[in-house]
This record gives sequence, C-alpha cells and structure tokens, in this order.
Amino acid sequence: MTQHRATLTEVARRAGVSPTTASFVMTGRTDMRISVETRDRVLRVAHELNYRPNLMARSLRSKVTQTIALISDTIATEQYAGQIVYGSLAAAAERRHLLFICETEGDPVLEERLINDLLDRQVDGFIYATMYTRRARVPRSLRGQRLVLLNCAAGREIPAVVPDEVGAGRTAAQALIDAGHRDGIHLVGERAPHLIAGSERIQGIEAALGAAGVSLAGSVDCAWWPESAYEAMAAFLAAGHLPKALICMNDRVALGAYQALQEAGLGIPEDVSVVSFDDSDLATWLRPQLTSVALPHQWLGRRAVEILLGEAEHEGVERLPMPLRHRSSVASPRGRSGRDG
Amino acid sequence: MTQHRATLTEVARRAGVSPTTASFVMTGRTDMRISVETRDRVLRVAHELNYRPNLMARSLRSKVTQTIALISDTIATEQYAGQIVYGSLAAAAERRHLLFICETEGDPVLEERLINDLLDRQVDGFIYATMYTRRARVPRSLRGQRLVLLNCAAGREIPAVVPDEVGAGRTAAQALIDAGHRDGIHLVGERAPHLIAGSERIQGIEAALGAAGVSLAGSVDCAWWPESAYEAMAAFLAAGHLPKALICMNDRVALGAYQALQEAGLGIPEDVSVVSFDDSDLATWLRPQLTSVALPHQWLGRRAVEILLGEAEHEGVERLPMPLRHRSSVASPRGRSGRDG
DNA sequence: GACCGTTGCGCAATCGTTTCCGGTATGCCG
DNA sequence: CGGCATACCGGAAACGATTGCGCAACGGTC
Repeated sequence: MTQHRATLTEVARRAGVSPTTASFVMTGRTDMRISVETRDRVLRVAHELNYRPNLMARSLRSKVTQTIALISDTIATEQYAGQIVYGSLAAAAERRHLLFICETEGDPVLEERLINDLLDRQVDGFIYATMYTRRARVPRSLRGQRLVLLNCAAGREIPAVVPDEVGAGRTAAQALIDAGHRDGIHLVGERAPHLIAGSERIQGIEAALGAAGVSLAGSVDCAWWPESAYEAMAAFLAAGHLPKALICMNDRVALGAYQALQEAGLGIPEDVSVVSFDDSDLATWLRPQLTSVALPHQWLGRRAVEILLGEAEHEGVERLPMPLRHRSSVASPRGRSGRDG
Repeated sequence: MTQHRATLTEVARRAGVSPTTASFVMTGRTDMRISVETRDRVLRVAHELNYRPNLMARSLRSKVTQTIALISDTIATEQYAGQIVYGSLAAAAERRHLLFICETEGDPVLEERLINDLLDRQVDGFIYATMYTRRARVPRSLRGQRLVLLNCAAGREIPAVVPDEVGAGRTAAQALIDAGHRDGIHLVGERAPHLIAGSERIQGIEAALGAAGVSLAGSVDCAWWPESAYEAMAAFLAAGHLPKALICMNDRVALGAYQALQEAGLGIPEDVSVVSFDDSDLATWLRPQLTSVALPHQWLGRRAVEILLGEAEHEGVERLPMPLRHRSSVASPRGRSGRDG
C-alpha cells in the first residue's frame, strides 16, 4: 500500500557515512564540520532515495513537534470561525507548523478528553478560542502549557487576543457623527450583560457620542437575529417612532432592520442611515450595501499563532482594531446628499 | 514550564514490574496473562503518577498515529466549509482520531509542501476536499496513501463522497410541481459548464419537470451572487416578464431575486414561488423564509471519515442525498392558498 | 620528533513505547 | 520423581531520529 520510505540510516549507509553525519547534513547544522564532498554526497543520496525525515522519531528525541492545537467551543458551527481558522492555518503554515483543530461543543468532559489527546501527541502549544468574547476559565489540563487565548481573556498572566470592541463602538458612532447625525440615533439589539461584545460596543458608542455632545435617542430591544430584529423594528416603527439612524449590534440584526424599514417604505440611507458590526458576507449582499465595523477574525487567528510561537511580545490582552467598512447605508441626516451619493 | 510527565518505564518501576507488563496492562491487551493483583497495582501507580502515554513514541513503534489530514483548496474561506470541518471533526473525535486541517489555496506548490509535511508526521490517511464539486486530479504525493475524496471525484478506484446534485434538482422541481406549478417556471443563475453542481441540478430539474410533462418557461442568466442576480432579475422584470416560480441556483442568488421581486412589488409566494439550493443560514433569515434543497455538508465530512477509517464500504463515488427544507417561499400558483399559509 | 590546533567524522546513548522471544515457578499426573 | 501444562512475567531489540563526546589524521611550529 504505502511504499517504503527511506530512513536516515539508509541514506547514511548508502552515502558511506554515519547516521550522525547524515543527520547533521540533513538538518543543515554547522556545529560539526563536514566537508563539502561529504555533504553533497549525502544530499545526493537523500535525493535519490527520496528521503524524508520521520518527524515522529525526530520529535520523540527533540521534544518539539512543530504542531499546535486550535481548540474552540464552536469553531465550525459559527460562520465566522472559518476566518479565524484560516488566519491561524496560514500563519502556522508560514512557520512550518501544522494545526490540529478541535471543537469541544462547550462540553467540559469532551474538552478535557480532547486536551489530553492533544497533550499525548505532544503539541507544542494551544490556542484556546471562544466564539463569543467572554471571560474564560482556562481548563486545568492547560495549566503550564504554552497557551494563547483567542476572543476571550482570563487575567493578565495568560496572553490573549481579542477584538477592540470599545474602539469599534466609537468607530460606528463616529461614522454617523461624521455624516452629520446629531439626533434620532437608535441602538438596535439587546444589551445583555453576558454579551461582552455588546456592552463594550455600547460603551464605545456612548463615549463617541458623548464627545460630540450627542446622546442616543433610544433603543430597540431584540435578540441578535434577523427575525427578532425585524419584529422589534416593525413594532417600533408601527408605534410611530421615526429614527434617523440605526446602530445595529451586528449584521444579522441589520438585515432584520432593513426588512422592517423597507416594508415601512423607509429608504436607506435617505430616510434612515444604518451602521452595523461584524462585516460579514451579508454586509455586501444587502441593498444598499451595509456600512459595518469589521471583526478582524483572520487577524485574530494570525496574531494568536504569532504570539504562541513567541514571535510577538505578549502584553497581557492584545486588542486588535476593528476597521470600518464604509458602504452605502450611511448618508447625512436629511436629503440624499450622503457621501456615497 | 511544562511539568514532568511520568513515563511507562517509571510506572513499571514503581509498580515493580517490567515495562512489558506495564505496557500490556495499560493497553489492555490480553494475549499475555497478567494476574489481577499485578494489573491493579500497575493501574493504581499509573493513576497516582497521572500517567499518560506518549503517542509519538507509540506511533514510532506501531506505525499508527490516530491522526488524519483534511486538506482542501479553500476550507475556511468558503462559508460552508465550516460544516464539512465540523462533520469530519466530530466523526474523527468519536473514533479517537485527531484532525490536521490544511488549506492549499489552490496553489499546487503549497499543496505539495503541505502533503509532505503531513506525510512526515505519519498521518494515517487523507481527506482531499474541494469547495466546488468538480473532477479533481489527485496530487502525485497522495498516490498510494489512504485517501477519500470529498466534493470531487477522480475515477472509480478512489473512494469519493459528493452531494447528489441531480437528485437535488429533481427535488427542487418536484417541490414546485407538488405545489401545483405547471408553467412560468424560470431558472435563475448561469449554467456554466465548469459548475458541475449547476449542470447536474439542471439535469435533475429537467428530468423532474419532464416527467410531469412540464417544461421550463425560461431562464435568467446571472452569476451565482446576490448583486448579479438582483440586476439580472430586475432587468428581466423590467422587460415585462412575469414569472410564476423561480428555481434559484443557490441561496445567494435567491437573495438577489428576492430583492428584485420585492422592489417590483411582487409578493413571495403569492405572486412568485421561489425554491433554491444550499440551505445556508440565509435561507432562514429571508422574509419569507426560503425553501431550499440542503447541501449535506456535515454529512459529507462524517461520511468521508467513516470511509477513510474503513468503517463503511467504499463503492466508488458515494452520492449523499440533498434533503428539501420546506419553508414559506413556495405556494400554489395563483391565489394565496399555499400550503404554508 | 614532540606538541598542538584544526578538520572531519563516528560510537553509542537516548527519547518512550511496543513486541518478539523467551523464561521461571507451580501444580498435577502418572 | 520425571515430565508437562498452565500461569505469569521479563530481557532486550526494535522504531527513526538527535546529540554528547571523543578520536584519528594532518599540517605546522619549535
């Protein structure tokens, strides 16, 4: 089935040298002097035999596997996770590391089992990711391991990478302020205390508005899903409210808001401006395209790998900026003279 | 940093037995007789020392790593990929295997490098996945390896798992027929030959329609994206066409169609019924919720793992059914007496 | 010719398991 | 008391690399 792989010992024998020499040649180490002829001979034989090192054997000795684990509660289930995975994958591949991906489904027992399985395979380090930003309790079995938290935090001593949600809130609010909005600004989406992203975004929003001498006109309470947002928004409009600008807690909420606004005959952005968070695919699919503050998922992944592999200084919790993706859903308050025409 | 892990030899010494005995006890092998007392003693010591086997050492000897590789062109970039990953992950975890995930980005050089890296780590097998169903050329370096193709095929001798797109086409068409549609049925989305999913879906659609003595009233040509679909559909309506039912090539196309229909004042499903393919998140977010034929992504992943680990018979190319998710976007042709109210 | 630095390389142990061979008691039978 | 199962276990060689030493040969110096 699987054809024979030449071993280092075979290469050494065929080249007429010791395994030691062959090893030094193959790994390119220079702390043992090897003549050019010998070196070339070994390399030639290795190439002829199509030699590839057995990394398990190497790792057994050297204690380094060039392997890292990305373990998450719901890595694949959540739609954005792909970008995190991709960022980590790419960063790992660039550094010649391979990634084990695991999903605990939030089950502590499964989590424990997976961590042990990973440990048994001698992974060099862990990225522990959660889908929603929150405080995390680091599993006991991860104590003492090389570890970076992603999207969650657990004190200063463990490096963590999270999105700068407060900054995002400021950015979103500022986008409206810059467009000339001063009143009629409403928040859409519930402010539940367990949604850290939410509280922080709101904190940033209020800071930016406050700095401009503006305050929120009100808020529409709904779950962070299209249907809930649609219903709440429809009821809000039916009650006679007429918002001039909406800050939606995420793109899915924005979708629901769009549906209600359009059904009520309100134009975006002529009558109502909309900004949102996440910058998912949805943002470009809506009509008009949605201005959204992007979650830097790919960067979170990359950054976590960089820190894990010790290339970046770890400064406790690192907050990655959430950039504004400016599109067509924001215009100046009255009239159609918005910056996007 | 990382605390000491007890080795099997240590356990053996502390239990007063040979490593051989300890090994047999720990792996639960019965082909060497071991007294109950000895067994218990070893187990107790192992537990006290918190012993965990070093799988690298084990694998070095036994040639089995309990590790498989999922290698894909664009695993994370594409939004559905998450479900494939999740399915494989779960299936692998259930069988005590760990998954290496890799993304080649369609680059043959990177692909070659990644496969070699995986081979060097002695993975037990490969799942080679592509995001869009197509013929695949299997990389040379994968020849002779345990391998299952996912979403692509390359001849009878290599097991493959793909969605049953022809069946999906039949299902979609049948949904309209069952609702009473006989004419005014239009296709939305380009029929490009490289989109195997497309050709096969159309094949199924025409088969089902033909069997019912019905034929397509026409088609709207557009790329498989919301914006393109919106524009094409808007133009189509502007030209005076009035479709009674739409079969959209995927949910994103359906989104574009929804936008155009709603802008034209046409009601879904009162005036126009819509069915689609993929059953992405979008389908439940739209108003009305979209009837869609689901891509069984999670099952593709699971199935590939099962076949790879030899639990399922490999019968060449296995086509997984694409089930209909019936929602509110389909009703009987005229009047609002659709089955979903 | 003794000494020494440099150059070039090999021996053998090691990593933590598994596994191929045995081996030693003990009891029982005849 | 010899022989033979049976029950229980251990020695040591793998697996395929890395690595701590040590060592031979050569050339030059005094």
